[in-house]
Amino acid sequence: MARLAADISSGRLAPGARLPTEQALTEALGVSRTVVREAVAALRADGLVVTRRGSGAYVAEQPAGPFRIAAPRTSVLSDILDVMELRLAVEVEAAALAAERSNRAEVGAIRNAWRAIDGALRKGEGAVAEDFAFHRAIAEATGNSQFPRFLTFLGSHVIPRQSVRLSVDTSAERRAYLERIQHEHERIVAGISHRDPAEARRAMREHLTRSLERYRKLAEGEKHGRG
Amino acid sequence: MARLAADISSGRLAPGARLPTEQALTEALGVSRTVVREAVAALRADGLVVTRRGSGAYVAEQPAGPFRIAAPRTSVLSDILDVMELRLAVEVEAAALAAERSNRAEVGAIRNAWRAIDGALRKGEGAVAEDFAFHRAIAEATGNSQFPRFLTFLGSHVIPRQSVRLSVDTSAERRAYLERIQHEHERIVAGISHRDPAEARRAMREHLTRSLERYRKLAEGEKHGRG
DNA sequence: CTTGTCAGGTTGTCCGACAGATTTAGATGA
DNA sequence: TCATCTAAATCTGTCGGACAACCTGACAAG
Repeated sequence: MARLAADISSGRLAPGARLPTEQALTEALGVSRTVVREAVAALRADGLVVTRRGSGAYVAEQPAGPFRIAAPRTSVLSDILDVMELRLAVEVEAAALAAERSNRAEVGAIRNAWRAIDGALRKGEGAVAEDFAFHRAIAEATGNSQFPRFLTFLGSHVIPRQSVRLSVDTSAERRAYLERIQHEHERIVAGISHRDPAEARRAMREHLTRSLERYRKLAEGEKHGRG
Repeated sequence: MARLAADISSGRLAPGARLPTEQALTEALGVSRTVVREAVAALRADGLVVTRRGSGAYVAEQPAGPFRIAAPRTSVLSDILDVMELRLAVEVEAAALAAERSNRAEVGAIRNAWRAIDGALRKGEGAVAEDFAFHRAIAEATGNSQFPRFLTFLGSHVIPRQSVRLSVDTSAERRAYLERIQHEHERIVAGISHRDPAEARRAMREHLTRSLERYRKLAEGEKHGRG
């Protein structure tokens, strides 16, 4: 399967070209047809090949595999930072687009998400899920479905590690930190509801930049402290 | 396969939970084991489940599927615009990061890519590949590998349709358009090599915004003209 | 309580077979 | 000579059975 994928993405197998038949692959690779079928099934799932019953398997016209992010095992802190930078790029623009295009209902959804964070903080909870829902509401308000989709994708790779950061703080520090975050959120909401893209952009950028810097310091400490 | 994927992403099957055995699924769904195996293989390829030989199949701890973009059949013009907006968000930030962090070699690579476009234009070619290589060189110069990876992914979904835009112009218009593009590129290069993130950001934003606006007008014309 | 053994269950792979669909070559006719 | 139909040959999709490798839990022995 890896071999076929390499042949395709490298261009050795041109788009539209016909793959060897399953029987030919069986003989060439010395494995059973079951294994060959499973391999081309994986390629088809990634959109790299299309199969036509009775005819054969062909390289897709636009061989565009999905976008993946390295598995957790290779996700050292520096990789997380890279993903967070990508997230910053997307969210900063999303805030500006939301300020330009959001309708009343979408602004209301953002406000509700903000209040949900407030409620969680009052109960002394971490509000990780609420925080993500807030950012997601902004992405929804862009009117561009790719933004919330991509943000959800990135979130599933970054969110699980946010708890690490929180655990190092004491309870008092943690509370102060969360309240400052909420204040940053407030400024973003103001920028969007005032239809001020530049302000929304600035506020979101500062918010995420601070988050990124905190994480970067943590990464430095980790590097010097343990490894 | 769709049913299992829905059960997982909706949370009905909690992370770490064990899937029904292949035999159980064959009986429940009324299909052979071959089909069941192909379905769970697709899920495993997407990272939603992990299988352990002799034990069973389990929902992944962090069920994070890959990021896909709708297949070409649903890619009407408005979808392309959505993807282009996402690309704008990423590239604008990439230009700024490149201005901050790029080393001499990376700036040289960007310059070479720019000259390659120039050469293609002089030969009267379209320079689509060279244009993409230029943007990719900037993404590389961020030092964040996620940027070029994501840009390549987006490019494979957007690039194939750029030729549509060019084909509507006459030869003279086309030449003037390409030279204006190249002038915009020049400004981006200047911003990056002068280590001016704000200017690089502005230049890239204007460059891509214009491209987006052109495409948007085309979409409007398409909508009113044909359908 | 720990360790070794064993039986049952589960996934990974192999094999053979057939149905559905496509392609190709040959036959047929004008 | 060319077009058209037909039948055979391929090829993928699915089915069923089988065995190996492996894991799990129970049970007996120490």
